Amino acid sequence: MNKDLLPGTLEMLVLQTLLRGPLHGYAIAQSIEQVSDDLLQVEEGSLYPALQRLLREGWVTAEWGVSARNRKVRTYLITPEGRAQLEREVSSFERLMKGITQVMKPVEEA
Amino acid sequence: MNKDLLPGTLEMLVLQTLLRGPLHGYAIAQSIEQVSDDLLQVEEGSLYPALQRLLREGWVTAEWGVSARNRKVRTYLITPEGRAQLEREVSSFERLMKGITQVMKPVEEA
DNA sequence: TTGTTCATATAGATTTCCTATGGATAGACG
DNA sequence: CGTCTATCCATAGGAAATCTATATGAACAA
Repeated sequence: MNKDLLPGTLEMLVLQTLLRGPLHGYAIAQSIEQVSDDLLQVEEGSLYPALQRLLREGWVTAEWGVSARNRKVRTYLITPEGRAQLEREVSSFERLMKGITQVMKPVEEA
Repeated sequence: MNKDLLPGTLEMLVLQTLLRGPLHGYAIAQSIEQVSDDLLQVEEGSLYPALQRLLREGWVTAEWGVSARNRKVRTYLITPEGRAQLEREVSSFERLMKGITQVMKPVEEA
């Protein structure tokens, strides 16, 4: 099992995070870590490629700006297509989770 | 999101399945699919490499035998190390799930 | 001026999974 | 008897996602 993330869930987490409002990359990572009480770690080498994928698919848009700390940042915004994709990801994830839960149910001892 | 499995969970599912008793590969796949009500699909191209990994790590042992359908089968048995590994995988998985759940909590509208 | 935090990004390696393929045998069905 | 389907094992090759490591640079604190 992965130490930082459950593989395959990063894009869903990013889209969900952007549902609360536009954020730049670094802030997205921080948000996921904080909201998860540091149960999840988002490595930069995972995040930025994921954002590239989301951009390429049209699920987010981005524009350059300046952060509250006066640094050059690229701010991401979820698109309507991104919202639809998020819904698909969530229902797929829930489906798989349901399956896993059933398999992982405790074994009844004889 | 993956259509068949949540990436990174297959070994945990296999070890858990073997907790109920030794099974051969094909039967492991069938068991996971049936117990999950077909929410999970286990492709042979995923399963057999996973079993090789489990063998290599010493988490299962295997021996050749004959199935109830009179076919030559390789039956897998979870080892004590495998049980310990399963516990680690489960707690890691639960930790990640908890983090995901927190991030995926509905956004409160203003 | 030195170090730390913030911030973006890519290259490369690793891992895992899926698709496709290649066997082989048992048993059903015609 | 021949063919088809289901059972069973396994690997090769490719695709995708993640992590490690690295590079770059600005802002700010000490």
